[in-house]
Amino acid sequence: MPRKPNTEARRAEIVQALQSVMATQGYEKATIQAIAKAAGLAPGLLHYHFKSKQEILVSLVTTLADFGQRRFEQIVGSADDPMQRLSAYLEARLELGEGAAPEVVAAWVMIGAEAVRQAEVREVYQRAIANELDLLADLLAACMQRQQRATGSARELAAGLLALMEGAFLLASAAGAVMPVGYASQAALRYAVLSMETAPPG
Amino acid sequence: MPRKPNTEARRAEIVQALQSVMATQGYEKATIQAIAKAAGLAPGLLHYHFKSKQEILVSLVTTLADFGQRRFEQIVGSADDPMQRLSAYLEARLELGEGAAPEVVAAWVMIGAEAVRQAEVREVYQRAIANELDLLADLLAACMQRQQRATGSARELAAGLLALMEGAFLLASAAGAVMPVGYASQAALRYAVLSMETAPPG
Amino acid sequence: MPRKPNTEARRAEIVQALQSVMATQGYEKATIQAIAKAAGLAPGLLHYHFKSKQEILVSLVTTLADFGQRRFEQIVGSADDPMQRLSAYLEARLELGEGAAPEVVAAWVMIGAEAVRQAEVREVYQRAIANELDLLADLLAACMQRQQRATGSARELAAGLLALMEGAFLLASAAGAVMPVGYASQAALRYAVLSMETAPPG
Amino acid sequence: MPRKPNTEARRAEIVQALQSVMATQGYEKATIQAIAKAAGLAPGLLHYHFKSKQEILVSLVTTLADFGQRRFEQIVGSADDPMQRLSAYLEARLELGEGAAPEVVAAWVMIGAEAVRQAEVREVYQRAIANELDLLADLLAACMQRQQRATGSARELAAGLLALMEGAFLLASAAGAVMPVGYASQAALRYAVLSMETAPPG
DNA sequence: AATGAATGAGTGTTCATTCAT
DNA sequence: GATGAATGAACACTCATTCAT
Repeated sequence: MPRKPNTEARRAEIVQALQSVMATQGYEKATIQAIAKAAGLAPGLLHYHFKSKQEILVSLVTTLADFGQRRFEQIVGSADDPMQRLSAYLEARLELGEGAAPEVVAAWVMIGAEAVRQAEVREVYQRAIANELDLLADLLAACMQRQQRATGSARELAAGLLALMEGAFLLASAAGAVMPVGYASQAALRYAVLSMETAPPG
Repeated sequence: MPRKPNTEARRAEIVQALQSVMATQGYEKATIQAIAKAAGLAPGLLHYHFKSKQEILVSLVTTLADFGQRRFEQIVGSADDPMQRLSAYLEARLELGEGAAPEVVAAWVMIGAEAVRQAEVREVYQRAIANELDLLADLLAACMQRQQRATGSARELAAGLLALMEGAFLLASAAGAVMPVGYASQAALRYAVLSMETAPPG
Repeated sequence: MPRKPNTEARRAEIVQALQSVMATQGYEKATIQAIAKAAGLAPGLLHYHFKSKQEILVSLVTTLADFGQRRFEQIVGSADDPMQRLSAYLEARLELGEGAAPEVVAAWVMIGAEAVRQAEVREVYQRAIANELDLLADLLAACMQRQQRATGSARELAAGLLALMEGAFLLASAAGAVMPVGYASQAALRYAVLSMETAPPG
Repeated sequence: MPRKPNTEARRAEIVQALQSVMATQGYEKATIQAIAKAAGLAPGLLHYHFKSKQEILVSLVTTLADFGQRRFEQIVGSADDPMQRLSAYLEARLELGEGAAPEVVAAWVMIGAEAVRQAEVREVYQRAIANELDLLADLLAACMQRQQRATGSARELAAGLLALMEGAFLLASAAGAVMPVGYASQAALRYAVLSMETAPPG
């Protein structure tokens, strides 16, 4: 009587454990032993389900990216007015960075640092960033169109918005104590609204 | 006849070498051997001049922070008009993130990630961030005062500006290939100018 | 209704798979997983049919030795004249070493190396070698008797012949590229014929 | 005051220790720990002097090959008559296989097995074999020339002689107990002498 | 000040073996 | 009989740190 495969569930547990450990220890110090312990599994099992530690990391990046995508759709899909959609998204996203899900945020920051030095990680990270950029640009373009403005600068505005968000995540994780409380979502919204207002009519 | 004490020079060389290696390898992979090689020194010498590897890192953080401070003063000190000062600073700072000094930028990003997990690094990193925040707030306040506006929101505006800058550094290092060219300095200036314009008269 | 006991068939499949993997990977790198994959079986099944990995190896050694024995009888049994029998055997055996069955030959070479360090393997390996030595000695003795020579040196001549053959197998597997083509069977036959001619009349 | 390099001496010690351990344990079971223990060194030191375990092995192969070369020249260089040279060489070489230097012989056999599966080892092993083949062919050709025979078959004869020798090494290591005593050098000499006698006049 | 060999704990990874199903 | 997940001890290799010179 064969044992039924549970690989997918185990993989998810392991990826989750990596996120958890990475948030406080970084990738290098997130040892296989530490991940296994966090997941309540035997160390050897991690290499049964993943070929390498890097594969766990890549899996985490795509998981978080997918999670972001779904979250985007959830938040934004519930509203009609483009401006409401933008505002809802920025608030939801940046409240995360300021306390609601610090583990996810810190893990994401660590992933950014790993992307600098691991080509394979960089690849999936860049895909996620490019995707987020597209989503933001669409969101902004919709607002601008409603305001009867040219949408040509939407992508560049979106880039600034994304930088502001990612920077807020980094600072929340690494220097949260010295930053003003709740500045980020307001700054993002302000940047978006005012920037769009300066776009020429289209 | 005493030997010439060249400790300070050696320390600077070593710190510089750490920055160089860290930019591409990260902190953990910046091994003592690799740093020594980059500095053209014998490995054993590093522990003669520094108690530990972490001490080199802390030294690098303060060096970069001081460098940023001096650069701030240089750039900004040469102008009279507050708005010109602000504009000059943002451009100088963000052009760095987009190609001019990628090594410094990448090393700084890595330091941010290390600050998340090493308390001692976090301490000096936060000090540097707090300092930059103060400088930016002062710069903005001066502009706002000239515009006869209330300066009460200067610090919060500065926080958003700092987040945008740090985010731009991170994205330049980790996902430069997928970001629009030259978006950052424009976004920062736009954010600063427009934000200040919405501040109430004071 | 009892299940069909297919243990013997399964064991043979597994032993065959070990031979196949061992030929290119050696014994240590012939992992249970790799053997299972080569056999198209689940890894756990191997330890159902064999107590340990070494038991599979021992089984392979005896299988190959038996195979050699049967092959000997087949080849040699079909001829009448002792000299023809000898010649047929050497050709058949050494053509193997030079391309016809490189997998079997390489596996046999690996087994020789394992025999050096595993007592249990050495035991069965030595039995196989001793047996081959006996067979060869008989073959030579028959030739010598026909030539009316003393057969006292048959065993020693056989030992040289066996060494030549085993050496040819080793060199075919490890350095086939640098050896002359088809030298082995000729060398063996030459050695045998000429050696016997120098034996004193008996 | 700098410490003076002792790398070459240490490397030789380590290579020697690998030979020693490999003779009884094989390459895979010759763990870094075991080699270090045999050399009386700390395990970490082995990777200070060698990049990898395989590099130690490659170093051993070339060391043994060089040793064989020098030994060849020593043995053979001391005699004038080609036949005496050949005879001296075969005796010296094969006595080794039968007791005088079992460690070297067993290590060499293990190396042959590793050459089957490691391309880099195979390369240096083949070079050593090719070299030995050349030397033997030269030795045989000199004898044949003295006997006023055609030397065209010298290389093929040498190949058989080499196979006989390598086979004798293998059997001495893996099945010494069942082989006749002292058969090898006689068989080799007999093979060489008789084979040459059948070569056509040249 | 400077060198580079030496140490040993720790890393990711492999793997024979076991076992619940 | 058969499956494939699970275990844990081993492995090669890395590395900050120490130290004799």
